[in-house]
Amino acid sequence: MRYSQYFIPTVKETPSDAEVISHQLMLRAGMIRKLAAGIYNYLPLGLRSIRKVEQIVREEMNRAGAIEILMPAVQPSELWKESGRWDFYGKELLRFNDRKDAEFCMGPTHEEVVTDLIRKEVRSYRQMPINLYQIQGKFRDEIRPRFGLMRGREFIMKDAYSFDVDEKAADTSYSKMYQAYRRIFERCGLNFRAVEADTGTIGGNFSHEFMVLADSGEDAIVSCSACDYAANMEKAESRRDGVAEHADPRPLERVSTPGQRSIEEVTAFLGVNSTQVVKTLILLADNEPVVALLRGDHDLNEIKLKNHLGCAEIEMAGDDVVQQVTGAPTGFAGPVGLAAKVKVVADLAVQGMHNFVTGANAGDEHLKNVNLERDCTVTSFTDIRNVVLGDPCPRCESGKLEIWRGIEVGHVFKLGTKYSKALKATFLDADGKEQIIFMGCYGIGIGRTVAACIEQNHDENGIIFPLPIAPFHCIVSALAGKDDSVKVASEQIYEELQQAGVEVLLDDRDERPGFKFKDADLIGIPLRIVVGAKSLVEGKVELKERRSGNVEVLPIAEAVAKVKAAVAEALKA
RNA sequence: CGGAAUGUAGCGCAGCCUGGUAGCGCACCUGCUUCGGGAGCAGGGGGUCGGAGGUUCGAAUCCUCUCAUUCCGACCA
Repeated sequence: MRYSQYFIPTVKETPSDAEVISHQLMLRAGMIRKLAAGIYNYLPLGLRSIRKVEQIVREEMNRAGAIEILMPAVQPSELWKESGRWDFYGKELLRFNDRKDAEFCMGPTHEEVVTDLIRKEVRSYRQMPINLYQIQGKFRDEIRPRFGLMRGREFIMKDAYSFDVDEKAADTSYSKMYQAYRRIFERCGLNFRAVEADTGTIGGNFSHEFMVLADSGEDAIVSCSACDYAANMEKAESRRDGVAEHADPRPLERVSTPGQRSIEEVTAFLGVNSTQVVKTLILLADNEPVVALLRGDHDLNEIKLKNHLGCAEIEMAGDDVVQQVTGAPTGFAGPVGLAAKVKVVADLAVQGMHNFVTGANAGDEHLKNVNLERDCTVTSFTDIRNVVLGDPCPRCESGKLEIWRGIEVGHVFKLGTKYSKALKATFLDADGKEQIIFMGCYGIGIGRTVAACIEQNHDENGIIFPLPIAPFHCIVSALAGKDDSVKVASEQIYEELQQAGVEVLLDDRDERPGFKFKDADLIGIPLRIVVGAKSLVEGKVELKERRSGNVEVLPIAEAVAKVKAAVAEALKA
């Protein structure tokens, strides 16, 4: 491709509304342009990278036995009503009516459509296992789109759906996808972790998220320093420390703590450590008040509490409910002598505590030397906190938990029979008995993968694409010269590389050298050949590697050979 | 949806407080010079100041409404 004939609108200045580096660089490099909130045009360079990721995904999905199809973006409401999600999905589902006033939505995901397809076509156990996938634009009317392609409303996604005769077979399908995903992200050159994830409203027993490690990531993930345990924050557990040491309960003491509400204020005021305080949170679980007890330095994990209580919604209670439950203003709640009869769920870390501090359920007062078994009633002890840095690993003896930020680029999920049951997708087994199909679903955010890659691969000059997903493998920067020699040589190099299957961008623009170098760095092409008048006199050109910055001045043939070899090496899958 | 902010040339911004009919940098066009890390000089084109209404002799500027965008928060197969 000739730069002068192409469309790469780079910009020098950083757009003011781009927060994260990948968004800034994708705009500056002319890969994307915003059309509306969370909706983007993909320009040639951006599209090329996206296509590269798509191709890797295709190859690995096919290798794993999945079959590509394409489903419509527009879906009728009937299917969603049948699965129960028409009412459940909320505002994120973009709905509209056609001219006959029939209800439709833009598909945010395709469980309904694919299950409908399968239930109409699959009758026998002999037709399974089958795994169908597509790469397609999706629409979710996100409350707050941000970070460019990282969290858009319209986005490109690979979604796959597996159909199996029973749970065991479904586990096999799941594991194939898990392995395929590992290969995909490895081939994309990403530093990632596969982490155990909460299964959410779907249920089922396991789920993994594929997280690209990046400080700007929206999710917290946890991994063990010693073994391969990794989970997202919602799911991560810590090994329970040995049963707490015995301590003699001291007499309960009421102290005045005027205006001291937060853990920081109380610990500072009373001169105690936050590990000696029990935090008492009042929540509404499906509008039913619940009390949660946590050690002062721990944070509540709402997902865990939600799963423990088996409720659909959980939220922090307002001041009026707190007053009602504790008989005191917010900031002085405690488990001793609650005004209302409510469930009290205590975190496991609280179980071993003695002589701790809590609110006194009275304004401006706290209690010292509280002991659970003596002073209050706890409904249940369970893990309801977020793990913290350095917690012991739940899977191995010596490991400590580490915490990272990550960007979720893929998710593999066991669906079980949720959709097949709702949509009556059944088959006849070998005994002629009707059975419900077991499903799995597997997503990859294509655009997000490109964005995540840029988060992980850039420097102050711009993007540094890993070669497998770079829009071009090599850029040939032809610097203007007195005669045609530079032009002739660069054309020759361009032709030779192209014939060898190398994707080359020939910068034949009438621009100054510095300008071309800046653009080349910004758009992140991994290899660059500079053809300049000076070294060309000796028949030499300059080969520069974007990532390392290493420069070699070589005879033309040698430079071309090196580029071919480097590309072949990098694409070896 | 709650809180906050911003909308002025393609992009980044100033002007608004204290009303008098719009400016800077980059980009763009022309010419000359320059040519290995986003060139210099000279000349030039481009804006119903997000939209609607109001106050006023007069509104980018003050008031009201509205739309859009962004940030913080809650949501998320």
